[in-house]
Amino acid sequence: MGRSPCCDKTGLKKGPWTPEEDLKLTQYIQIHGPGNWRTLPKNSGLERCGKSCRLRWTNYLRPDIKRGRFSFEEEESIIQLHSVLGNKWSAIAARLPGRTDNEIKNYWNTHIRKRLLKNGIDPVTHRPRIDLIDLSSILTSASFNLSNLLKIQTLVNPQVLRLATLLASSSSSNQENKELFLNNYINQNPNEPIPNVASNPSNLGCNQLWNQEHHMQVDNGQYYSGNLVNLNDQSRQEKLMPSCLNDHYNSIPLQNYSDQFTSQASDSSTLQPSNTENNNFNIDSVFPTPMSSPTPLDSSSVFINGSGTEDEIESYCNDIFKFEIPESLDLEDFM
DNA sequence: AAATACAGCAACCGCTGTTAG
DNA sequence: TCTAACAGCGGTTGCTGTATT
Repeated sequence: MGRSPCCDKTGLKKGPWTPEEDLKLTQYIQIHGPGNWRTLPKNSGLERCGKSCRLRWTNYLRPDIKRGRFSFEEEESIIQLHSVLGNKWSAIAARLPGRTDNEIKNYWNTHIRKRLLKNGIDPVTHRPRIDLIDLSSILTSASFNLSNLLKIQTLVNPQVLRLATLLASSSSSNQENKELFLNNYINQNPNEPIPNVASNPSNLGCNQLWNQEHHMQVDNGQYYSGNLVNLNDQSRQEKLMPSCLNDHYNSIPLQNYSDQFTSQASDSSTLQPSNTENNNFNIDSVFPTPMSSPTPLDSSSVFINGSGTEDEIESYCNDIFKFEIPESLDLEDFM
């Protein structure tokens, strides 16, 4: 529309406000009320654009603004609201009396975000960061080969195993590994055509991977596809999950998240049971994605309804290989 | 004591939605 | 219906104070 920023006009001051300017603005608004920001500077004698006046008033001078440190309760509220609303700072601010969107945004970026990252929580998705597990380093480890990988297939999410298998099969020229991969693939996919990994390892694309993931989850929502186990059997799970992993994930403060959400989007809930009540080692399921999460990291929402683009799929598949091994994770526990 | 790095926050920028003429 | 102005929002920048070397 060819609108030029109001502050481009010559003669208008920018930068920090002086006490005198604050006084002028406050006195004018006390008499005339807020609004008419375009004419306000001229009428009040301020050398500022209306937009600057409005921001100064709404973010700083407004009498109902609560200043000072955020209380614990406020911080908890921000985290919970952000998990639902995402970066809708104005919507969050509307639920925190006396706090401005700008103040909340700053506090999030400087305090809360860092703390969540430190605790291993993705501040965007409010879920544990799976990229802290370096799968590629597992695969390249001298003490780890594909045989070991296949041994642990009943202990961890086969989706991850499948990706690892693919990665190994595509990156290695080792014929033994390729045969192991094919055997594994046939065992897990008796009704699927065998991919030609020898000539083109990339045949099994991400789309196919994710489609298979959901086929697996239909099976009573269990990821232990090889062995049927009762996922509500706590003692059984403790045996299945290495203690170091238990410790690692139990240390993450998740109470607020699990309380807040009961299920994923309806589309995916038809394919998998609500997972908030079982402690299955399935990160996707235990920590449902906020409904309004701005980042399409949730594979269910992206792929089940078929709305995910190729770029999104590719991006996610690229990201999922960015892993790092937590120092506390001992691979021997898997063996 | 000086230089540098970092953290926190106020303010700005650019975009979008709404409204009035 | 179209256009321009207004208002609001989220992301980013840059200044300032503090901590570290």
